Amino acid sequence: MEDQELRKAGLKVTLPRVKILQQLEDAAERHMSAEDIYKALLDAGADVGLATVYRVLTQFEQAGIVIRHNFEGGSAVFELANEGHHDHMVRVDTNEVIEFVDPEIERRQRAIAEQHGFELVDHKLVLYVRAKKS
Amino acid sequence: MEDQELRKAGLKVTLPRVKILQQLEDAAERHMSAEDIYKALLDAGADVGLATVYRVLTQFEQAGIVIRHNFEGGSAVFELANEGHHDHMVRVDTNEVIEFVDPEIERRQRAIAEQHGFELVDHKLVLYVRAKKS
DNA sequence: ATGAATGCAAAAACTTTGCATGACG
DNA sequence: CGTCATGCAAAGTTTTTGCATTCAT
Repeated sequence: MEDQELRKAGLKVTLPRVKILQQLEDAAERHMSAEDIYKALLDAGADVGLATVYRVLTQFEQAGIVIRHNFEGGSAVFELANEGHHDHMVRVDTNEVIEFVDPEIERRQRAIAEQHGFELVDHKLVLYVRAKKS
Repeated sequence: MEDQELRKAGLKVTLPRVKILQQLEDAAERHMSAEDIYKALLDAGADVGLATVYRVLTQFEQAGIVIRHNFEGGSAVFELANEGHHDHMVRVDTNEVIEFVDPEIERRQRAIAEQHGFELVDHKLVLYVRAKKS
């Protein structure tokens, strides 16, 4: 199953790669740092090096399998690219990532690009939020 | 002149702080990394430590004098906040950066954060565009 | 078999921090 | 003068790389 995705990307089907892919698919949290994935795999009894996790994630990114986000707060996080487009809300107090889509914003973005005589190719929107003060 | 801005922020008017502020004001490129600023000051004959540049930039950020961006590519970059909030449009064909503000998007962002029970602390929006195909 | 992938440790890149010295108000 | 700020060096973080070994095809 995941094997196809790897082969299609010209990557050998190795245990670390399959495990990392599965981890990203199965994890409760869609957005994981390299360290998160590494620890999860260790907990699951897999013998994978952190360096390999970084290497594999970089390869996955280049192959379009994952998307890397440079949110605030130290480390980059990765998510599978297989879902449709969405934007992100990041809780600055917990680093929790929440996904959302707002048609109105999407529409305005296209309109703005249009107004400037451009075609919208892509965009990145991140809202940094925190629990409301009571 | 810059002294006022520093005093207003409750920061002592020291040589390093003034020089860093001037550097950000005078530089051709509005977006500079700590290292960029450090090297520029060295070239200008100023005797400032890199650690001080980092410390001062962090203080400036907290005081709202500069904005820190965690773009791709290693180091964070800083820009003066004196121009008021704006988002960025980047031409993927020329790398030209265009600034814009859309009140409707700003409003939707606050509404979305609100709907999720959060307070909007900050946001980053980048539109990647290119000239329309003829 | 052979070339790619891995794990480990070391290094690199970026940023923060401890501490003695020096500068600001 | 009493702090607060600075510079340097050392330590922290996150990510990358060198190299011998192991694995996939």
